[in-house]
Amino acid sequence: MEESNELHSEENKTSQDNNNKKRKLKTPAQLMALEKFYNEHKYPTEEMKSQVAEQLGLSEKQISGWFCHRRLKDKRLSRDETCANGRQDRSSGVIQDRASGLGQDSCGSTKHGDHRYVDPREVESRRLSGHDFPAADITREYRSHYTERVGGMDNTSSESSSSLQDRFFTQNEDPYDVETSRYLAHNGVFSPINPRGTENMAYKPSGYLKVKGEAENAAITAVKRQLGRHYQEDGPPLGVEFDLLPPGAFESPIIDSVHEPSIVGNPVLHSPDISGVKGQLSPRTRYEVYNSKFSSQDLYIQQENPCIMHGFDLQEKKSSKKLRQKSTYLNHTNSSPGKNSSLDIYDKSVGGTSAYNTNRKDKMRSKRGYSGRKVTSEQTEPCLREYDGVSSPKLIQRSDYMKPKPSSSIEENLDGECKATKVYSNPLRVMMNSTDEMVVAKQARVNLPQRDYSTNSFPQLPPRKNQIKGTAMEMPSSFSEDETAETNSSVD
DNA sequence: TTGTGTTTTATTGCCTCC
DNA sequence: GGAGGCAATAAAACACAA
Repeated sequence: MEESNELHSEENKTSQDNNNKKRKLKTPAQLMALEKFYNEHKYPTEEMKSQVAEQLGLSEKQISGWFCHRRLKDKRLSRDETCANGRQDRSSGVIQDRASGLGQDSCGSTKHGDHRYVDPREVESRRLSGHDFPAADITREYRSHYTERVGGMDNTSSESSSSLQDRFFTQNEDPYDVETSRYLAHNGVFSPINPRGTENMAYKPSGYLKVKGEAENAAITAVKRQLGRHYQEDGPPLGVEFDLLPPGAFESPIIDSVHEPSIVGNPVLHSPDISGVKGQLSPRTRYEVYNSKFSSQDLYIQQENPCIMHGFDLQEKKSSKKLRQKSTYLNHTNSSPGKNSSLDIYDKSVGGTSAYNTNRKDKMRSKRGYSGRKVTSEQTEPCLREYDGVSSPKLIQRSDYMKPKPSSSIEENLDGECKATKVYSNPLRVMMNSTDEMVVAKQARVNLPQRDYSTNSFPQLPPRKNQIKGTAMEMPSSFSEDETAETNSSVD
């Protein structure tokens, strides 16, 4: 370890020297890890930074710089996005709240006024005091709880994730949220809290939502969210009082998804919440692009499910101008909808943004994001190793992922060694979970086409030796346990 | 192959907080 | 005053079209 540190420092030295003249791109592995970590901790502590630096073989300075720039990037994207959404919302006659109920500042984004900074305690108090809270916000709340827990520190700034991703995950595919909602569903308490739960289960856009375009769905959804309690008067509150899930509803998703697509339908196509995210750029970064590359080679690309013509994919088709140029990208995404996880989700987000393609970034995303940059063998370095052989645990992971289960058994299944890790004392452990998440996601996409549970998965995360032996199961497992206590107490 | 546009990385200066 | 963060800037890396 020390040796490697020395090596790292040596490398850093040289790299620093080199950086004087040439900047050095982060390897995909590093980027993945950084992004993953960034999702958990926007403002890592010094300790965490050094740990990450050590693990990734970068200098703390680089880490700090990267985080700094990453935040800037987030901010910039968020600003652009907010502006875009504001325009869009106004154009559709919808107030631009974006369901957060907070931070209605338009393009301005201040550190503390930012909508991202939702004090979990406030959320909790509001919920407990009976204030209505949009489902998405409730989801966020749980996510926040979890994130804090993960960090093992009360860090509101690490409330996690880029605003974009955060929102995206909140309304879309955050695996944590999924897990949360799943857990909740499992306990029959807040089962449909998660919009995805509704998507997965029974929610289908009713009436006009079915007919309207997704862009309008977004607007409608926004209105619904703003109506809040008022909207509930005439019907079941959005995402709150749906029928409880039957026990074990998620336990046999493979069969369900494959054989009962008509029941499940295609939630994406008429998912108000998904639609609500339209226009929300997910901060696609290079690692995601790399992911797409990696994923494109994945075995599961063969197992595409024609049922999954995601709404955003469809929109991609509709939003056409890019199609002509980037037919490769579209082929890539559309032809293999079930192929991967993270990218696919990001594809959705990107596709969603394509609804108003005026955004330059959208152009770029379709322009280059999917082709990605060159991935040299050197760059991919630690990324892909070890995962070729991980095929059998997929189903295990997946099914285990679906239900709150003791993490120990899961980990045992995955690693063949029992690691009863419950807390992410090591932030990188969190990062490393992504590897298996991807596997889970792949399987999920194949077997459970209606939803992808592993949005935030960063496949092929480099399994550094001293890093995380953890698995994707650790996160949801510990999460479930934590949430078990917390949810029970809060509900009680 | 080259030019262009975009993204990413590194550096620097300023600001805020402790 | 130091540390940390933000913002601006320059430059490298990259993709893509001509």
